[in-house]
Amino acid sequence: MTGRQDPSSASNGRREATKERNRELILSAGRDVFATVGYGAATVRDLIRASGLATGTFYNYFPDKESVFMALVESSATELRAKLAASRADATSPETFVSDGFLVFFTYLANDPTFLGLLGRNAGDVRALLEEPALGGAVEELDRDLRDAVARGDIPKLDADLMAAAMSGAALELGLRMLERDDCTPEQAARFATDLFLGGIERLGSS
Amino acid sequence: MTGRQDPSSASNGRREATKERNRELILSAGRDVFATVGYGAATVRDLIRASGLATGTFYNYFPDKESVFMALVESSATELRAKLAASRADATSPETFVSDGFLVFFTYLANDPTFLGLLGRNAGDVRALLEEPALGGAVEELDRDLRDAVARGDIPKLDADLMAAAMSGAALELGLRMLERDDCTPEQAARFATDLFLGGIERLGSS
DNA sequence: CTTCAACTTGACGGTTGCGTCAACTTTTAG
DNA sequence: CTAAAAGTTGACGCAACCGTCAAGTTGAAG
Repeated sequence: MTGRQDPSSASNGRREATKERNRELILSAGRDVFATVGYGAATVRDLIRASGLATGTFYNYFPDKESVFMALVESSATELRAKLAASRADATSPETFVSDGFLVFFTYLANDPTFLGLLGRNAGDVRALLEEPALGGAVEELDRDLRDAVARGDIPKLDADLMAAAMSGAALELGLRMLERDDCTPEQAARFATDLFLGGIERLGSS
Repeated sequence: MTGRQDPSSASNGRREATKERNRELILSAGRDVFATVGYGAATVRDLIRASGLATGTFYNYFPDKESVFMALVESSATELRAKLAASRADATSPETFVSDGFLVFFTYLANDPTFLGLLGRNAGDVRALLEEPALGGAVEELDRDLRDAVARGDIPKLDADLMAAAMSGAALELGLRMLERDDCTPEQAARFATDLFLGGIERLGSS
């Protein structure tokens, strides 16, 4: 015995390794396909072809294209939501609440551009599938936090629902523009959005 | 001769009448189908079924689903663009430039809610198909007008590209929210958006 | 090395979509 | 009324997708 080729590394599970690899192959294929063809027009066969696996193998991992799409959106979305929630919890003032939120958002997008591509290309399908606005629960959390801020008197009275809609819509579109331009850093985008909305909030308060 | 059943009314063209009717049947089917299933997932068969016509008839009017989609988007989009352009031409101040623009936009959407449904559901496909932002050339015209306004000194110096993105993104999302709520008139939505962006522009100028 | 469970593979039958076209119906014109 | 043109119809052949499953391959354990 001892003929083990690799006794050191805890290679307990060559099986598990392939499983992980295949799942990743499919998810990666999904990113490509959904971003280019769009979710609606994409077929399971497209995913299979792009992954390089066999038909049957695909179905060992996911039952349909929706599951792949959900896995992609949700993993990125929950990560993003966590970061946003953390940044808001740390906010010491209305200003930092807004500015840190945007900075986190745009930085995240810059680091995970595929996610924004997915989102921008398939916002309508995300909405239809999740029955929630484009960014998943993130918008609802924003809405809640805005209401709280108004209740605490941190920001003037305003329609939190509309404000959350405006912020998310603008943020998505600004993110897409940022990625299209090579001269726009997350910091710049965040600064722009922050000034825009802080100024807007101020004016909405005195109307 | 003179055996004509209806000599008075210029019924010159029973043919033309059906042509018009069929075309409208298909376009109407397109509005329904694209808004519910989404452009990508919609098939020509879906359009045919929803129109009530026969397969061959469809192809007498449109070569594929893309043509139907384009006809729908473009007709509404050009109408909207015309109204926006008119409102801007009449603007007497930066304030009315912004406020009238939004009012025209939201009023239009309230009168043609299907268009917004189409747009919201298929923004990604519109973008991919037109190779332009969600609202077609409207965003580019907005960008141009913003640059002009900055050049004239009507509004402070700002990144017109980002501002156009933010305005269009917010406007789309606000429009969708407005339609979902029964307590939000175009006037209210326009007032909100106006205050938001005028305040934002002001603050962006003094940064 | 052998054995077995776990996993992969792609061919297969069934379904749906595509665009066409020969046969039929409706409108117009004489 | 008749003839011809214009338009409609749906069945047809072809192509793609779907999810399954029997046969084959690979990894783990003894």
